[in-house]
Amino acid sequence: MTESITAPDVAAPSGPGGASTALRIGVLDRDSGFIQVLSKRLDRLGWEHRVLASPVPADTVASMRLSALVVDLAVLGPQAWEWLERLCGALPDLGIVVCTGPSTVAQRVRGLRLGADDWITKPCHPEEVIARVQSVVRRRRRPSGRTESKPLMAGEVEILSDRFQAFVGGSSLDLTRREFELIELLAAAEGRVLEREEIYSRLWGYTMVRGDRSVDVFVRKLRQKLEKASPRWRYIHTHFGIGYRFTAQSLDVDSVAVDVPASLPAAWDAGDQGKLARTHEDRELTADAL
Amino acid sequence: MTESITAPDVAAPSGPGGASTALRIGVLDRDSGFIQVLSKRLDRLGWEHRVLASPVPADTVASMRLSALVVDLAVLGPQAWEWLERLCGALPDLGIVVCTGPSTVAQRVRGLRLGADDWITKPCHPEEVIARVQSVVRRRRRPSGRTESKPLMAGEVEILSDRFQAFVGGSSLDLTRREFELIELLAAAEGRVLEREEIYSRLWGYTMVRGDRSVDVFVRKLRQKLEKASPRWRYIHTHFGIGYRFTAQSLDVDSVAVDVPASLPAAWDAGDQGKLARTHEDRELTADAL
DNA sequence: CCTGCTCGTGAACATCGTGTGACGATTTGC
DNA sequence: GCAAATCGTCACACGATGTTCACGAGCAGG
Repeated sequence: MTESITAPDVAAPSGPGGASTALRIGVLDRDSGFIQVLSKRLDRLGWEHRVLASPVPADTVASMRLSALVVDLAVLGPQAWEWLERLCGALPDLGIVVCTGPSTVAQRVRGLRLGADDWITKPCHPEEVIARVQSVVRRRRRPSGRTESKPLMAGEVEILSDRFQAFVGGSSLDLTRREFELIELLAAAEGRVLEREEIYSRLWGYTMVRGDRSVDVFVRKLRQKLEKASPRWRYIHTHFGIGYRFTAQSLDVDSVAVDVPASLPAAWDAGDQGKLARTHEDRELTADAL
Repeated sequence: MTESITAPDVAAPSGPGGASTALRIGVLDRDSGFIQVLSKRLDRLGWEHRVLASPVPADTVASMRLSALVVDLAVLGPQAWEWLERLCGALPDLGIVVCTGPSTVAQRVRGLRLGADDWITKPCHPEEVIARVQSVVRRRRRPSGRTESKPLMAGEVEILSDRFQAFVGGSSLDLTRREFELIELLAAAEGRVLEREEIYSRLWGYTMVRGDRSVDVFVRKLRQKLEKASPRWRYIHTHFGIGYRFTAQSLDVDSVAVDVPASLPAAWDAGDQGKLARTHEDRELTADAL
């Protein structure tokens, strides 16, 4: 089983806009030409993808967390149908696109009945493969059921995208829509500094005109509510001339900052906000944090 | 446009249960041979179907409550793309299978990108058409396939899907169809906030046009009936600028809230609201609905 | 210490979203 | 075909929300 990972970590923030087009695709095939061309297209799109050269158990496929799998039945040999059926049964949420050589109507019907979502006949244009994969995935993601609820945590604050709310000690901060979008955006950045322009364009959808203070105003509102609910912590840090950064920081002298991304020196968050000694040092750090 | 009705309204699009293999299919085509053969197959399967000979507006298609539509783009003439795009936009839940004559890769890609779920090239075998329609519809269906007959409970309310009714203390709330679908949808979300757009698209089947107040109106009707039957509880909470959330919340100060997701401390729904002495009593509702 | 900028803050203002009742259209039941 | 129920739309009222403004404090760079 060959494996090649191609993952730009595009960090499609599940933020306000939400629907990212970033997908993770598996390709089970041995046709090197096809694989190469397709991979190139996938790369260009920024989709993560993995190439497999031999059938793998459903468990393994499951562990890859794919959105869809493109498979050439020829690779599977005589057990192709059985394998397909088992896979479709085990992973009903996985999009399966069969892309294989010439076939009869009966074969195609059988494949589709067993659970395949589409069937493309080689030779085919990679663009069509992509379009069909997109179509399959588009149809797949409907379940309001699982709006992947992964609560975001920072200090005492818990952000539940589910509920469009942030909580401290179990009580809601009672954020408005924009306030929530802002805190979600900031928190998802995990300690990185976000420039005003970026925040604005992500929240409002268009570019900020110079002199617009909307971001600042919402930061203030957020800070107010955060401070009222969680007085011993500071969350939103200003980077002069640049933007804002979200990091939970305890104000208790003896405690240590939390939620500091591993890639950053701990001192960074700990030192900082004395706010008096915040001249150059902060500036530098900010700069290379970007 | 021809119309042939075959059965009463089965399977509400949103109806959780009811997913049998009985489908309702539309065929938009003029190729009499193709239509005849396909119809025969559909009849044999016991699928309802309607044949259209000319493009119809999205509203009309919506009113047919189809599961999927098989369409020959040739019938649509030069406005095919535009029509397709509009239809896919308006009816995201409708499966759309293009079945048309020879085409270029670019055309197929375009059609799929615009929202078509599959693309079959004529001439083709009717069995393959059927299989692909099935595949499309299968995807559309609720994945976790919550098999019914599990009464939903919240506060004093009990929702019985198989009876299409909600009960409080043994007596029915006497909900209309839409009212029931709404309370069922909200309750099934288990405390998550549902946006208006989503509610609308799940209940009505097509995308909400801006300014439509239907959801609000039905929420009000539901609230009225709920309040009359269960005055000491509040169920539907408004999220300003977002949508609604269903959580049973007791208005008795001393009692404890129920239906609070395990991840949250019980304090949340119980306590909360005292704190910020809000001006109006019922303002509190909207706001703290959080 | 002075100058030009950026940012925090509070308030005024404009806009948008929602609750509500009523009305006509449509469907359902008899 | 008639009556009742149900559904979708509308207009109005009112408060929540978003935006803008003005002023003062904080920061950077001489």
